[in-house]
Amino acid sequence: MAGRIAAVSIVDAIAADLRTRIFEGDLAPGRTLTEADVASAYEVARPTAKAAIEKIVVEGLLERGAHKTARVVELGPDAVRDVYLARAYLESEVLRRLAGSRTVPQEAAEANGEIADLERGMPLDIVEPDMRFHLSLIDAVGNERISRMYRSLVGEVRLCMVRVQSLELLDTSLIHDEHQRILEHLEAGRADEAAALLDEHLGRARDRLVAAMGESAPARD
Amino acid sequence: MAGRIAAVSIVDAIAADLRTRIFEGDLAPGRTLTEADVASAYEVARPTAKAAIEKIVVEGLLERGAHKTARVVELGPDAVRDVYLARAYLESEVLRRLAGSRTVPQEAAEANGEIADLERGMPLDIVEPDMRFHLSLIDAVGNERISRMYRSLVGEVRLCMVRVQSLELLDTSLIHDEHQRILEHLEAGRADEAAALLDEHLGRARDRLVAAMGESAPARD
DNA sequence: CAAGAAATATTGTCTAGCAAGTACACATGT
DNA sequence: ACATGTGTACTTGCTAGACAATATTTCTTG
Repeated sequence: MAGRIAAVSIVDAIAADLRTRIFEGDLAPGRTLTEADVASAYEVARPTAKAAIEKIVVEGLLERGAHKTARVVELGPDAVRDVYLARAYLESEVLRRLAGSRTVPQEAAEANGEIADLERGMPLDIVEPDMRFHLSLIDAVGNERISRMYRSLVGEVRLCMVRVQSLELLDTSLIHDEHQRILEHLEAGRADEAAALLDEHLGRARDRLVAAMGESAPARD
Repeated sequence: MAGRIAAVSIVDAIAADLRTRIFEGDLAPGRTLTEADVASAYEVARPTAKAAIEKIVVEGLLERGAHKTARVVELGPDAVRDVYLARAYLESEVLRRLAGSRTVPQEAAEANGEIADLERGMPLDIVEPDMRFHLSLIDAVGNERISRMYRSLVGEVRLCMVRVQSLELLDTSLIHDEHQRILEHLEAGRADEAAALLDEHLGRARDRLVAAMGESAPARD
């Protein structure tokens, strides 16, 4: 396996940790993060902290305007709809293409295997292999630009996944089964069926998440 | 018209100028740009220059590895194919959606009007309105994430457009006509026809550009 | 209580500099 | 002559401290 080791810069390491803390809810939505906070927390100079914050801003997990303090994003129902719709745009086209060449990415199958092995009761553990399943489908097209486009969405996608699982809106086995059926469609070259199943797969997650959010907090942004 | 003026940071201003110079060929593909070069050229501190360079790197117009000097990208035939394919993925889906709601973005029509008004003989003048035509279609969906995905591609798209026009591979009037017919399909709700025409529109540009590149420089990267 | 003014916090940018990594020419040994 | 090491110059990564410009909060005053 290539790329086992990697020398990461301090900025990247801090950005990675901030990302993780946002996903884990350690940094709650709406929480503000000043450059000085980050700098002192990681014991680095302020410009270094600034660079890490700006990286996360580009990913869409933090937001800030000029001269304003960065803030952890709060995804409202409309934002969730946007994220899932954008995913559906790209992923369904990707599936059509993979089905056309009957490509079943090895890594997607492996990731889904890990989902099957999960114990019940730890719903959050599904997020990582679930994300990897979808990412490996995108990357299997072999188009760097398409992968890059999807990467600009991945942060928010993951946030949505975490919320779906935290609220236990979807059963692990259902996710696994649908992934499996998608892979079977790819192998058989059934482009339309694969795309339709993906739409269903994403649509259900979206609808349940939006519904759950609508109850607790009314739509506004 | 909103947003006429904007207070831009020094970093943004430098990034914008670098971008322009890359599009205009003032900074030729393959040319290296050190942080110190940029800093002294614009008379700013090196960290400021660094930030500007990093912005352009994420846009895909410059590339650099850790501890390596930034370099203006050279788009090979494979990269050009990737760019046009990625565009087609997103834009055709967008057109289907706009046709579904019979939406004809005002700004797209205006941009295409400007193309019609162009004199012959200044082929590069078409790039700006052409880009605006396609961008306004994307933005008309009203999905921030989809717009963001497309933005991550825009730099390279523009580079391709500049090359197509520099080599005079496409006639201005043909571009205008096809844009017009796309808008008519949208107005009439003909989703499949709009998407098919777009594929043709992009496919021809891609094929001619790739062919022209294949002659002068053999495909390798 | 509301509006304005001062104080505070935060970001944008700068200067200066050291440490670490890279590249390229040169020298060395076989 | 060729491969391998070595050294030097160049470039980037990061730090420290500082100041100006902009936001935000607090306080004062009508």
